[in-house]
Amino acid sequence: MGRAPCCDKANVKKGLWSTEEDAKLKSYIEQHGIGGSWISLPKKIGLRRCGKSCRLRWLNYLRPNLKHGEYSEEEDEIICRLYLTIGSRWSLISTQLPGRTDNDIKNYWNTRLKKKLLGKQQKHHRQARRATAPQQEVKIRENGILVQLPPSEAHRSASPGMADSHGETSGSSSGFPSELDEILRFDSAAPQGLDYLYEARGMAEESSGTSTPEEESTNWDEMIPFMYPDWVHGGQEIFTMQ
DNA sequence: AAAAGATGCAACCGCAAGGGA
DNA sequence: ATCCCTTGCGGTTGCATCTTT
Repeated sequence: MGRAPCCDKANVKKGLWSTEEDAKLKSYIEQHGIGGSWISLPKKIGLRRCGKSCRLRWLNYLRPNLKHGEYSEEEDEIICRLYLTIGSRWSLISTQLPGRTDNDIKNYWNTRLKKKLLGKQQKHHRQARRATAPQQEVKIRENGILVQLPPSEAHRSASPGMADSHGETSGSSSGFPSELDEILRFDSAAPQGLDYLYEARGMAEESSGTSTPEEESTNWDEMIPFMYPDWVHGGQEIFTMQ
């Protein structure tokens, strides 16, 4: 049998939304709220759209107070830090970026931020090679996660506290959802700023011997111990998800 | 100017979780 | 406990636009 479709595929329009459809959906929700269910909503307002599609359109585009412009450095940093901590849990990450949607952040990460990071890292990498970075002792655990021991103190002593690479201070974790509060608590000990991420990646490549800048298949999960050595103690992560 | 390739974003798809019957 | 329905999520795709040749 299989799963029943959520809507009548044959009579449902797909693709980009017209301004008329947007207007219908927006005005209805502004007047009545979502009301019953998303699935019944398109019928109520005479839209030939799937309920899921309406929901997505509202959440990602029509909802008030959404930002559509460029991302700030601070937003970049938040995304990077959370991605390296909790992975691709975009909805959770989006709770820390008011006005940004999970879809928006996901797209931004996949299409731009990743490249931006790698680009800066490559620049740093070239500088690092000239400066001969100190050797890091690296062990590999059975599960394949790279663990750096002992944690280097150099970065923290050079950039204590929450000051980021622009000399600003990142916001406190107060008011965050409890799960993120737990995560961001480690920020007080973690090296700050995107510069550290670029530097850490460079160091990791140095120690692993993979130095071809063109190799872009980055396993970000494996990078976490390099990015934030303090999150690993004696071969055990002090923070784990799930 | 036109074709080809690259990029960015909106939207779709399928699955899992949550909740009510 | 189980089923069914709805919602929410993350991965992926499609397509419009931009850039390069």
